[in-house]
Amino acid sequence: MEKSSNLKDATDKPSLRKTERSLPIALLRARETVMIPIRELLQESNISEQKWRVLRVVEEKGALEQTAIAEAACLLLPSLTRIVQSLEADGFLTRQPDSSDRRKTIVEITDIGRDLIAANTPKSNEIYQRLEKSFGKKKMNDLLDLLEELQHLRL
Amino acid sequence: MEKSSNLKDATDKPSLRKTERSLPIALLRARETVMIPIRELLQESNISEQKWRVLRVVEEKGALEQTAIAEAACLLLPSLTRIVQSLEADGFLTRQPDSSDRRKTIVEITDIGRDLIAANTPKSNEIYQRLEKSFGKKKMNDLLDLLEELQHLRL
DNA sequence: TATTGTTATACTCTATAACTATA
DNA sequence: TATAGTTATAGAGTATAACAATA
Repeated sequence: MEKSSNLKDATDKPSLRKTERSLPIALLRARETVMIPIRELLQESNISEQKWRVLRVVEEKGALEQTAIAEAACLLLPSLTRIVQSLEADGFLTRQPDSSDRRKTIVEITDIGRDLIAANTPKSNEIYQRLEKSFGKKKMNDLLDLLEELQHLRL
Repeated sequence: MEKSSNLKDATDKPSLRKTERSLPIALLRARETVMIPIRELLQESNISEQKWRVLRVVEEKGALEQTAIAEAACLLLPSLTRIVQSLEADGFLTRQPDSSDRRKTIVEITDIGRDLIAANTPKSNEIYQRLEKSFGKKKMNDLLDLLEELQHLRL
């Protein structure tokens, strides 16, 4: 018996959306597509996706406490603790206690960290341009606008 | 010294996009936002995100070989092997060798598996409607259209 | 008492390679 | 030789709880 899993069937049971119209699945699949060339790039620098995200967040936002980094990099605090310790050991960033609230650890990027980002920037921009070319500049911007709005929603 | 990390600076070094305009990061953050209520839902059924994706793919596409499931559920084959074995042990799906090519294992959902999906469908649809309401129906559909196209791009 | 971050833990997923069976 | 899937393994992330230091 053929049946569409996207519509109510004869017995009128409600059914789930097709996986292509499931937002979490669509976001994940789209991300997998985009990540393929980026994973190649990061492998050359021998740096994980997570470390790369942390480094970019810290570069972008300047001196930052760890809770804020975890939020921005989509990582849990225990995961972040390990990653930041590893990045500090490699000299990519520094940690120092906040002078006004000594529970906090303030993280900053170092010149070595900035160099790592700079070293990957040309190829990263190349990938971005290739993506813009095959997907379309307008669609790309529309998508980024929608994602930016969605990521700030609090449901 | 203040500087925008999104534009070339005075020394004309090329720089990276802001993380909000990085497609992989924006996709991930948006997904985290959307997953918050869904994680609650899945925890009640005591099923992992990955198992849920596999179950939905198998329900949607019918009898399917594992390589195709891995692709559709964004999982590596070794991860899928374990997940499918676990879902089979719990009675949610069956495995049988393909009669025309016995290297392949064909996976199908069982009634118990369908029941699990059905049990979660009302709350899942509720979450979806809440999301549509706060994000907007048109934006939601535009976003899904863009993601659908992006996930099928081959860079 | 609440918050920030660390440590401990058990579990899961990732990534790769080696292997089996089949084509 | 190539493909489909399994197994093994090391490493990393997830998720939770317990803990220390500070507020």
